[in-house]
Amino acid sequence: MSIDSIAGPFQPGHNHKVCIRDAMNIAEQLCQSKDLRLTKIRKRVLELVWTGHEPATAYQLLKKLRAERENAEPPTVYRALDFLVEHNLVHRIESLNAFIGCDHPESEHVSQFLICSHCNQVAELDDSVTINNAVSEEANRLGFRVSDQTVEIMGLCAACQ
Amino acid sequence: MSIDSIAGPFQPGHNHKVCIRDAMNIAEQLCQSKDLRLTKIRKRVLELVWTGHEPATAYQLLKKLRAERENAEPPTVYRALDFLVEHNLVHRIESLNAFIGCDHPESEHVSQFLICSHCNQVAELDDSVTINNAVSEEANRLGFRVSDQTVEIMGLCAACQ
DNA sequence: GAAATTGTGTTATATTATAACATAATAATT
DNA sequence: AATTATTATGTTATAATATAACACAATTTC
Ligand SMILES: [Zn+2]
Ligand SMILES: [Zn+2]
Ligand SMILES: [Zn+2]
Ligand SMILES: [Zn+2]
Repeated sequence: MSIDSIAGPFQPGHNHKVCIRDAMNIAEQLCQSKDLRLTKIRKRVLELVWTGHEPATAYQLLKKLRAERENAEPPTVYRALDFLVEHNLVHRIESLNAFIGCDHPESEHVSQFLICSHCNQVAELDDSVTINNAVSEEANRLGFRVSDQTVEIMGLCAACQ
Repeated sequence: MSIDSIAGPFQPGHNHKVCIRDAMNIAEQLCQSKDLRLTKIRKRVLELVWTGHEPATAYQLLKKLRAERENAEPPTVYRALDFLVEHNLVHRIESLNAFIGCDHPESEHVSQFLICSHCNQVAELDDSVTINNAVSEEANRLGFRVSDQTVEIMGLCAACQ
């Protein structure tokens, strides 16, 4: 594994061009294998989301999209995001009303994030079993059946402390 | 402990009048002890939030407030909510853009919720050490310093399964 | 009681998101 | 290949959530 392939914004040696390239390749493969239509708009919105590891709002994406596609309107980007979120290519960050690319959409998982309040970079945890178990344990105590979770941890990344 | 004092919406025997009474008493005491001004508007908004264990949106609260106070406007309710959230009397549920009363504002804590997607009732966990430890563990692995968290678990409560 | 601080009234506007219906593109069926 | 059904996009309008800015009132501090 070369230094270029270290993943995640909080990893030293992180090369973002590799993130983008990998994400787009994975998206293409996933959509092919599941017979999903990664249309031009959807693909472009996914690329725009992957501009960085800072979550992007729908209207930030819309603004960028409009630079290339003058007739883009809110539904254009919201529909693309709906598709991307549905298939785990993108996650919505509830506490920010914003969207972030997922680097492992092919594996079924719940999303959990570390959000740096200084540099605004977001890292997705790898479907932490530790957190999942803790959540299950608490839910079980109350006879609650979990179907989904929002776990968004705010703080400072190592570089920003 | 009488049956009337069993707390939380997912507890059998839950008596909501007791929830409201207790919440308002605790709020009064807390504000007195911390020298905070629980003004008429703030107190009334808190009562409106405590109408039930379903989270209330700002505009739902505004509508109710207007029935009594015809000149209430969005800032009226948002300002009251800002105060209540700042002092933990109310928590914001990010995934719902809505607000819910806290029954233990006097103890410093992070908020964690179980949200029933059928009956819409929300229960706040008691600052689960289990979840907190799991979150800390994951954060530590990446050298991340946690300052706040959003933990919102969606699913079905025991009664709705 | 004057000054400073905090809270509220009021108007306007920013931001986020969806409804509704028309048209276009693609896929499936014949 | 033409027909039909389905899915995606274009377009206009509007709903839902949230804040900015400034005037005025109430309360606290000095
Ligand atoms: Zn990257
Ligand atoms: Zn993911
Ligand atoms: Zn109750
Ligand atoms: Zn609480």
